[in-house]
Amino acid sequence: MAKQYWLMKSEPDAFSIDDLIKAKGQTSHWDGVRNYQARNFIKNGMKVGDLAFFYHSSCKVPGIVGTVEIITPPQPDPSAFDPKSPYFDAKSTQTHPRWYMVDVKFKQKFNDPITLESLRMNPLLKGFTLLNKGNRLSVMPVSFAQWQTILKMMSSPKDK
DNA sequence: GCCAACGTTGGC
DNA sequence: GCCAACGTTGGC
Repeated sequence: MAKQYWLMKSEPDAFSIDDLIKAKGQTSHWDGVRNYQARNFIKNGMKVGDLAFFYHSSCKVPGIVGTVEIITPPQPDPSAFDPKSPYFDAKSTQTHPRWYMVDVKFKQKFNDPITLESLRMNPLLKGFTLLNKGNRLSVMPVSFAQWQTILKMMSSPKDK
C-alpha cells in the first residue's frame, strides 16, 4: 500500500520537535491521543514508513515545524494503563485497549516554521482539514498534493 | 485569559 | 436516542 501522509499536533510546552531531536534515537512514543477520530486514523491508517508533519499548537506562533516518520505499527497506548499518567483511562484494558499510538522518528526540522497564518493564505490548501473552521483533530491525513504544496512553501524564498 | 467550537457524559 | 451541561481544544 502506498505511503500515507499525516499531520500530528503537539503543544511544544508538553512535547516539542526539539524534545524529539533530543530523545534517545530521536524517536518517541506518540502517546496521549484521546479522541476517537484521531485514534482511528492512527489505528486504521498508519503504517511503518508513513510520513507526518509535526505541528506546534497552543503556542505563540502555531505552525508546522518539521517532519517525522512512523516507525512502528499502531499499538495499544500504555499510558492509558498507567494510573499515574495524566492520560490514564480506566476503561482501557490490556485485553480491550481503547487507545493506540505509534512511535515516530525525527526526519527534519524546518529552518523557519510554516505558520498557520501562511497555510491559511495558500489557496492551494483550500479544504485542508487543519484549516477547517472549528477543527480540533490532533491527528489528520494529508493528501500527497497537500504534502507537496506545504513542502514547497518551506523552500520558497518569498515565504521567508 | 477569552471564548467559539466541538466532543463527551449522563439523566431521562 | 435525545440533548443539556460540562470539559477541552486551540487560535487569538
